[in-house]
Amino acid sequence: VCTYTALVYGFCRENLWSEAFQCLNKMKADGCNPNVRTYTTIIKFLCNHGKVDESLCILEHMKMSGCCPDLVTYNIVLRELCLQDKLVQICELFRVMNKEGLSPDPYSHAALAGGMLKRGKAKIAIAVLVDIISRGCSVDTVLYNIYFHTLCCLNRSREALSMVMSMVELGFKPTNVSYNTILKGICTEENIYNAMELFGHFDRLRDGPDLVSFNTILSTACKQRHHNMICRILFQMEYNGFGLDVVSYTCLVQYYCSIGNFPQCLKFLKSMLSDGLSPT
RNA sequence: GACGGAAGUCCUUGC
Repeated sequence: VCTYTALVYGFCRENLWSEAFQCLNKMKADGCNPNVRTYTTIIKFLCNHGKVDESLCILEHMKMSGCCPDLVTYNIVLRELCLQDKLVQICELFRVMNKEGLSPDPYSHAALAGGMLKRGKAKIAIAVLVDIISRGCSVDTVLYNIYFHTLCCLNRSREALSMVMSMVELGFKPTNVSYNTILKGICTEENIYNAMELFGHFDRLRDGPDLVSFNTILSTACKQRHHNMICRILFQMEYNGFGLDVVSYTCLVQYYCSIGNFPQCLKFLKSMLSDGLSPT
């Protein structure tokens, strides 16, 4: 079963749908019944391509075959439904989950709040998150990160920052994502200088900034055309042993192009290619 | 039967 599932995964990854389904049928013919993970693999790829109706069909199909979806399966479908803002089907899914004795976990709640956030419904997202937390549901780091992100979207980055700080005192372990989220918030809501100051504290806060942290301030510096700042950041990156990636190069190329410095623009394009990176 | 393992789920940066 593991082998077949891996095969199904491979077909899905290469967008070879018919092969994936053939594989599914072949398994059954071989007397090797697909299990939850096999079905979930297919459902996930369907969802990732926005084919949520098809994934609901598979969901029905697996139930008919006597294979019960678990929380992981439902969370994947839920996530896509939330991204597409299909309210009626979201409610229906929660109802079914409840009926089958599955209670939402932090992944489910992350799907819900994260989906709304991506749809630009930060106000609703924050209300949902506050409700989840106040109901005493378990909240993991990712869900907190979504909470911080939501606060930042509502121009409440400082609040998010002080919240992280006080939570650290209580033993909460933030991740790079937590800090990078707030760093981005400070960049857009305040200014690059305040962001740089926060950035400077990163070293002591945890293992130090990562490439995303650097890209966050680099993109801000580029957008605001702070030439000195860009140089400082590039120097810092080199000093800390971070190579530029596609995101960094894109920022720089756009910047130099926008100020009409085409030689620099070309220089970065060339070094990007020589780094083995291709423009997306 | 218990525990563990596994092929499936989340969040941040450019366009």
